[in-house]
Amino acid sequence: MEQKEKLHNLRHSLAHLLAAGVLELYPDTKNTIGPSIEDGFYYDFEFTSPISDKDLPKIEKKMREILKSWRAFESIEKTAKEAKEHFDKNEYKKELIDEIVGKGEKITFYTCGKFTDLCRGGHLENPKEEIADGSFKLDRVAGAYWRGDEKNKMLTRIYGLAFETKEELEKYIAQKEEAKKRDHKKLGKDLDLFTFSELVGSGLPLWTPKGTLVRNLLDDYVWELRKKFGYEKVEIPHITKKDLYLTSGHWDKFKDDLFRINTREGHEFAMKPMNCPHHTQIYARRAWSYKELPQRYANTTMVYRDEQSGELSGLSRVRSITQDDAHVFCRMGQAKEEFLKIWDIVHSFYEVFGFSLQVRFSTHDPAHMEKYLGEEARWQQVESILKEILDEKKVKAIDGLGEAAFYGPKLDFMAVDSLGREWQVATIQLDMNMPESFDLSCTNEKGVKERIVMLHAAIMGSIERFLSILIEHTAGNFPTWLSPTQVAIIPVRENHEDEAKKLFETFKQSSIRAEIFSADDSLGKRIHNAKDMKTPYVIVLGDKEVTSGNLTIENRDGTKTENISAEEFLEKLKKEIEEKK
RNA sequence: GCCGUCGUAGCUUAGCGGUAAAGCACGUCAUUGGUAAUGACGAGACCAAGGGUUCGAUCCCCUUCGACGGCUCCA
Repeated sequence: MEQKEKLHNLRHSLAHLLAAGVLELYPDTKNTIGPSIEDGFYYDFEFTSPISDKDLPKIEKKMREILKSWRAFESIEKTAKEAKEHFDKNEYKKELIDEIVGKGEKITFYTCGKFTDLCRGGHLENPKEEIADGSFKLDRVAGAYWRGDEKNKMLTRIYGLAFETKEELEKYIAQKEEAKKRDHKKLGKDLDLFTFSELVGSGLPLWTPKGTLVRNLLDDYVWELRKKFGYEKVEIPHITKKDLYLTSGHWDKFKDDLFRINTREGHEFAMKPMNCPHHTQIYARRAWSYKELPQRYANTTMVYRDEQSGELSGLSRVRSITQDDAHVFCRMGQAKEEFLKIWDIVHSFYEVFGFSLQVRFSTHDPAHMEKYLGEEARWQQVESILKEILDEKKVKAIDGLGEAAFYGPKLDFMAVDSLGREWQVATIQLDMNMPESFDLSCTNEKGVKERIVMLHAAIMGSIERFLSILIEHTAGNFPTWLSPTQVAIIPVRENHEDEAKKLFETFKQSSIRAEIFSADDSLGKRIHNAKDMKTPYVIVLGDKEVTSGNLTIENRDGTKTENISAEEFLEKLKKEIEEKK
């Protein structure tokens, strides 16, 4: 049996065991569904009285007890009538049975020990023997809607972790703890990058001097890459009359997410949830000759979305989002070339941080054209351009059927971080619809008005989200060029402070961000603090250094550089920053 | 939004019916100084906010706000 299948069967069997345990302890409970998942399994129940995490050990104990009598799963086929009789009081199971009948599939029951469940199969042959001691653990209780739909009843979901061996489970738990240590919400506070205020509101991060510095450095880097390709900066107001979004189609699609503003004169305005409609109006300010295209507008700016409060989380999901947005207005024939330029920018940018990228090709779903603007033929036309690009780059993209934006298909880029997790980051979108809505055009060689297309291109996507990913990817150890403090200078005693100040000035003149840790704390503690802030280089300045004129430097990786002259170190540092290491 | 857990000084936490405690951080002073020193003194919290129960509430109940984990894995 394949390893993967075995693990799935193990987890699925445990889901059954969980249901068996729960039903024995709480006989009035209605069990619903219980699949295996990425790190274990879950089962959704409707309890008659609420349970909490505190009840898990009891359930887990019961599971182990029951397991002793679980030697084999037996399957038996039932008619719909028989099946419904068995689950007479369980409307969830009955709904499932109707569905199975509707699909023309067979109804099967699986029994193990004294527990029988509606199931399509996929279990261990002998649970008692195959489930290793200590290889599973009930993890937590959470709410989940029946079938994931918030219109349905909320059920109680019990999550369990499960692996083939106890060692693997322990390793997984240890990994989760490592991820927790890197949690950007904690590191962001420790490194003094951002904060939240209850008065300002949830999902609205406030940026400290250090955090702002990092944001600006990132944005400058994106700009540096864009500049080469002829982009120009633009700026727009953060609100607009409703009319703009009525024209673009966003009012319909986004109205639940919009922060709306009513003026004293009775007009309705909205905070912008995206920038493209504003940018179209910059393009639309005058008539263009084909000779002047493409027009490339870049604009790093905040957008505002009224996300559901329960969806908010640290910087990953916020209500004020800084997009490093850009829009290219060009002729259809130029789209591919422009697309490739952005492709280059995206790859250069992520390479610097050591992320590897995967691409997802998000297309329209022909079965649901009501979700999109415009004719299907036009969608096929623009999607073929993206396909050509993927072929040319010899990249096999993940299939994103139905994942397109409502105005056009896109390539989404997923960054794989140092813990192997995948995050959606950059996106390039090709849009024939908004130019249509706003009647954007140019005059072509024949003197005829020609419809143009529009490219949407965000490199970081959202600075907030990108930073949350970068913080966890690096565990706060930003590359030197991005570190708020690049060099800590630590004078051993007060009489070394003058030397420290001289050194500080030297750094300052070369635009190196240095910080002096003055002698009010003990030496050891100051070094510790500097390292705690993930400072790339810590220079300890004492008698030894003052006499020799050389420096002793502690590197962030734990190594030490001794007897290096200030000039030499400065050169090394400048080179490192230049190369963005 | 919904379900669950939670909200005590800047941070981490203790206390849990009789108006609050510790460590770190902070301030002053002293003694120190080569990898998280020591001592003394000091300042800092109407225990998230509002309402209720009670002779009395940080502790019990309700509401609001905020944080975290879930809510696309289908019998």
